[in-house]
Amino acid sequence: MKSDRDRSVRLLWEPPAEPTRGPKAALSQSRVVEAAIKVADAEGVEALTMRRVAETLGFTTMSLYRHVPGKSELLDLMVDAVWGETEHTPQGPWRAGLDFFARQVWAMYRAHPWMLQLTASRRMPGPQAMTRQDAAYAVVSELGLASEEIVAVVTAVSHFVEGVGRTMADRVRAERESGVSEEDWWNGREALWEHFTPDRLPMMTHIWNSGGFERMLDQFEFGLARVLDGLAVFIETEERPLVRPETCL
Amino acid sequence: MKSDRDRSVRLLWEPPAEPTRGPKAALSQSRVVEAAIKVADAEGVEALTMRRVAETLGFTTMSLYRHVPGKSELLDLMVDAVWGETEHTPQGPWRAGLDFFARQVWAMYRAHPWMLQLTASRRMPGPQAMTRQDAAYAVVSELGLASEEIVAVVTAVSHFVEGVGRTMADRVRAERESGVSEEDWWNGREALWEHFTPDRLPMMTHIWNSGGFERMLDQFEFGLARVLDGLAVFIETEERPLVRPETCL
DNA sequence: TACACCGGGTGTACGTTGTACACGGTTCTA
DNA sequence: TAGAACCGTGTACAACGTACACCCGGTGTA
Repeated sequence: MKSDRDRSVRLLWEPPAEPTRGPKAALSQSRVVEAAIKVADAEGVEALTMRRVAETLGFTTMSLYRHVPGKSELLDLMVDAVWGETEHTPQGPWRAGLDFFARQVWAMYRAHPWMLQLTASRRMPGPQAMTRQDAAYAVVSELGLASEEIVAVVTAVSHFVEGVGRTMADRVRAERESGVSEEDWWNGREALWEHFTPDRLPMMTHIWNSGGFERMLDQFEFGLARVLDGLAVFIETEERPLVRPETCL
Repeated sequence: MKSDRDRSVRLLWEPPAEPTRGPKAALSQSRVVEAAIKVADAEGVEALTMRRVAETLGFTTMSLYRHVPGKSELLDLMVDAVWGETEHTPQGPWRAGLDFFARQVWAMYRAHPWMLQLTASRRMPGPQAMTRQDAAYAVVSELGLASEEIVAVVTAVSHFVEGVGRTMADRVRAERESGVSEEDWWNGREALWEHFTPDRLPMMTHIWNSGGFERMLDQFEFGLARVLDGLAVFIETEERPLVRPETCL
């Protein structure tokens, strides 16, 4: 599960040269990665076992290790492969560009919710992920911002999308695990609702009674619009205060 | 690892009655939970083993199961215990209140980065978490918003904080695992930097060369200010469009 | 007081995970 | 043609969560 990091760099950034000797490989790195992504999509990252991947490919478990150094590196490869699946280059003025960027990432998270469970460790950044990041920076590069501001603006959008993505991914995952839809599941928790009394949770019960949880707004659309509005305020301001980290953890 | 959900509800919301018979317990549920939190804080959630928790308490592994139904429920208990650690009640007008709320959650994530790896599944909400959520709703309740808007506003802030939190948690975790500081680690990746060429990643290299990555802004402060600005725009607008989910998920 | 029984702590054992290692067969190079 | 490189396989091991059977201390009831 540990991964030698220099090996990981080579793995991601330098496509392996085909060996000249030995028998022709029936398997390949990309087939392993594809199969792993398919398993994760269909059954979740917790079902992503080396044995399971091998099974779907019709090979033994250990055969995978001829094409991938270990599970950790396989995850790196999966992540970067997914980053490369959609168009990288947002166009247009900054707001449209960031909007496009956010929607691309959002669509990616919807297609592969497990991405949000994996990026959780210091994964080696791959070329696809970096190219997308670069394109996002390019979108706000014409505004005359300082370069640390460019980074901050893009990062703010990313953080928001990551946040909504996580909530969404949790729901998807829970629905698959339990086989029950979000609504049905919560409806089945009478034992829980008994404790939602107006004296303990006044606002919660009020919102519930006035139907605020049933007619929920689209959290992605709502939040993204607010974030972009906030960035617009910042960008249009003449005197921009530079917020430097003091106790940045 | 599976958890019976009704049992979980009782576990979290109904403090267990002390048994009248049998020997006095040398261990207790709260001691187990405390010990588990300490382990997770110090060694990360991946080191959080039933065996490890038992070891720090000086008991056998199986003794834990007398006080906690299983690991999954132990995680539920840990999460809610942490939510209860800090003050719940933000005060003041909406902006100050949401600011306070965000900072509280942020501080919590800094103290317990593993929280962001756990909330990832449909965890049973506990009383502490719900109380805090309720207080957050209360803060924006005086603005005359529709109840679904109240939810949306608070959720937008939560999503942002979750996003920054994740990035921060990843760094913390990586630093502990590798024993190397973020900066040193990246500096040691010469094999990686070789691939950051101006033709492949123009913006990235430009920002790098102009020092934009060295003088990074405080992502939490910057992002939070933008999000609150964006919410202010929304709140002060007369005609608020209600964004309903169309293809939610 | 006698005794049954409830419940806390222990020890063993099983299935599942990632993967190290040795092996046998295949294909190209010297 | 000998040998090296490489592919796929089979076995084996340590670490994980936890089911199960066990012992024994304390309390309520007879």
